[in-house]
Amino acid sequence: MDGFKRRSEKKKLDIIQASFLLFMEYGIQKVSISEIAKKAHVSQVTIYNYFENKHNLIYETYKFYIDNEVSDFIKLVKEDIPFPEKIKKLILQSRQASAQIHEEFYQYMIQDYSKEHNYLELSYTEQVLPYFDELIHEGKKNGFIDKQLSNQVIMMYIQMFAEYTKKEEVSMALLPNSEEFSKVFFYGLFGYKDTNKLNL
Amino acid sequence: MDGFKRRSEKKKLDIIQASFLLFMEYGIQKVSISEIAKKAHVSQVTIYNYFENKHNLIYETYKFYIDNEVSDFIKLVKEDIPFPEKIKKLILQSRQASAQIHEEFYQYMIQDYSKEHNYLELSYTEQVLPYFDELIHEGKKNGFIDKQLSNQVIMMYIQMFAEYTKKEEVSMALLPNSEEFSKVFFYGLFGYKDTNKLNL
Amino acid sequence: MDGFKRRSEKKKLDIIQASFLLFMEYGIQKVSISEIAKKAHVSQVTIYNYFENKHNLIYETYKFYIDNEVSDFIKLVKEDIPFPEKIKKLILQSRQASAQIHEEFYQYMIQDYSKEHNYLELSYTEQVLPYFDELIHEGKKNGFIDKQLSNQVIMMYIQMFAEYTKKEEVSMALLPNSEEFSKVFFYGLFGYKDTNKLNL
Amino acid sequence: MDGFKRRSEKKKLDIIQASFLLFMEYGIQKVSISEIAKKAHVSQVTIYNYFENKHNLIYETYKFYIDNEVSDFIKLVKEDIPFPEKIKKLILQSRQASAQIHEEFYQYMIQDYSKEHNYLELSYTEQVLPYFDELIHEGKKNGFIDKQLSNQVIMMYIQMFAEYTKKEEVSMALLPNSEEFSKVFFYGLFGYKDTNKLNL
DNA sequence: AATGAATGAGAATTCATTCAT
DNA sequence: TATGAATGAATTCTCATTCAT
Repeated sequence: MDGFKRRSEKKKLDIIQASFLLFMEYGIQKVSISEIAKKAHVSQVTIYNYFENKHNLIYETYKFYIDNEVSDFIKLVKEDIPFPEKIKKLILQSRQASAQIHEEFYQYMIQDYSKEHNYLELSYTEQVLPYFDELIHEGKKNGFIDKQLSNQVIMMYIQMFAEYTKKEEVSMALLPNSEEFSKVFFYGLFGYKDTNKLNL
Repeated sequence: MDGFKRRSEKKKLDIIQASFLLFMEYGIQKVSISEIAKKAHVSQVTIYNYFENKHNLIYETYKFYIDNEVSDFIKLVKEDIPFPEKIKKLILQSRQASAQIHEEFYQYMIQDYSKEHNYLELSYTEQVLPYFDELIHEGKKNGFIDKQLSNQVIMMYIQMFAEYTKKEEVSMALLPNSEEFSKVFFYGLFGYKDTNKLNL
Repeated sequence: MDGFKRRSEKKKLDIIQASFLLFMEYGIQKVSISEIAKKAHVSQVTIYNYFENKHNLIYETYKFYIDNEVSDFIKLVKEDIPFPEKIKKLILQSRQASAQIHEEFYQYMIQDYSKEHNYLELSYTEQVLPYFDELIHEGKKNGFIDKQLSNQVIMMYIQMFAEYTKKEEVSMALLPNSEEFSKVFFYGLFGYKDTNKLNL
Repeated sequence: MDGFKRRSEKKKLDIIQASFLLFMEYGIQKVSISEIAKKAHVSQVTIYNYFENKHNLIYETYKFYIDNEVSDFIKLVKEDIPFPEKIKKLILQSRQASAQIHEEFYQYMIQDYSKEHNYLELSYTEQVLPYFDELIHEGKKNGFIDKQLSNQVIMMYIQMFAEYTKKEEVSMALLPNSEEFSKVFFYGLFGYKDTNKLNL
């Protein structure tokens, strides 16, 4: 990659990051190209040169966001900590500011461009799936997950928790109950009627 | 209420319903006042006469939506069916088209007017809380819910399920797994190691 | 027509006339909506309320122009003056400023929206045709036009002259030669080899 | 001319031709520098290096177009075919696609830069004039043109025909009438009352 | 000489809101 | 009360032109 290209790539990333930050703060639809331009210290036209139109910029920002999420997740799965620790991190760690942005991207993509959105979700799923399988395998092997449950359902269950706890409000309300909440994760509402080997 | 007022109230409701339908189809931010006016067969100014500005209209539409949700929930709690049936309905019945609108209202309110939003959520919670307590009480009494769990956590847990299954995509993916998913609801990932008295 | 409508129609006409004048002075593509708005003393949005988009405005202005041309032509045909006088007027009178606008409308319509353009030309032709026939009939009856010539060709021939002499440059160059030019109109390049009964 | 210059001249011509083709297809005002650059396989800046600004490019393209027209005309005059044949060719042969581009250049130049435009017209006229005189002389000598007509008027008359028949629409409508139309060219509307020695 | 990157100025268009009746 | 008409402000996007290498 020559000097031109490298600089160019860097600028593209600058723009994406600026737009991501603004999207997080004000929501996607509220942010104008001119604001992004100002924040990224480029002219509006430069943005158009790189992304052609606003939709493309949003799309690429969404991709950027998802790529980050994915690599975070993979890193977590590979970490050398006990299974319940991993789950706790996955469920409780309201990852930085990412709070509500997920839903908004989701909404935006669904409404305007459902095809691309699906494509993205798909590729994301495919990337993530193997690691999810690995995680579930680990859980089953170590006796934390019922072996009779299908991976499909387990995955949805985990994702549900992860998504839910990312909401700002929720994470607030959870603060004093996080232990209990993790326990519910494993034992459901019915609870564990036996000796608690989990030590959550 | 005299004839004037009644007619007036009817018109207000017409407008709210029109805006709600449009919000559901196109998302809140995409819908303009003029579109709402057209759909409700009134002039734009009439909308301003009733609601003063767009924000108020959205706010009232949100209230309208929440009131419906609440009364649905209360009706469900009062129904004379076994506890697990209630839960199933709550969790699996992807209530009509209401699908993603919830999240969008949520996003919108958080971003623009967090104070009012909180007020609304609060009053909503207060209205719903007693019935939730009743529901939880029923569950605990009949042995479906671990008595040691706090109502707070139980409520969040149930809401999490309810919200999650409302997403269009999710309900698609769930179709063949709904039984298993309900089971997870009660037993969590650890699963039930004993005889299954639930008969889900 | 009530007061509202009348005022509204008047405003629409104001806008069309403003845009027509500007088109004539600067050419169609050079004129922006905001300039038209300024000249018509309305806001840009008012123009959009009436015409929806720039193309529609241009289209209606074109229609307005053509309607004027047509009624001018019809008036001329109905005038009570000798045939050669009518021709002279038709050919030589470089009608006010209308100079080059015709061609520009023509170009614009061809390039962007050939369908509508054709429709307009057609309706125009249909309106004008009967009067053209009348004019030609008059010419043939009085011995100014060769009876063997087809109306089609005669019409094109006359139009060709009319169009050509409308060009600013041409009318300049013609000034000292207009008599001769009218003569050519009747006798072509070959000239009249007999006594000149026309008295042009 | 050394290699450098030759290559450079070639590139300049490439650009002019690209712009000419685009102008013909989309109209002058609709074509952007970047499109021309793409079509000519050069960078935008290269165009600026050669032509300084868009106006100059258009101007040179116009010159290029006119030069072609002129040399076509001169070739025609020099051809060894009977006079009426020459006229037919001049009048009826809707030269390739050049159709409406003439008018557009004309409009453009008039509106924006009437001075240069005049200069161009002038030089063009000067170049063409001698050959026009030759053509007219030939016509008069062979009895096809009335000797009393001024060259000025004859020239305008011929140009009028040539221009008119170049329009796409016109040439369509003319198809079945071309013979008759040529006849009108020579005899005007009054027609030839004697034996027809022209054999058109 | 040639070009990828960048931009200021301005274009069409949309929208929430107000005016006047 | 109800509404047709009108608008200021903002938004997306385009384009001729210049910068920097």
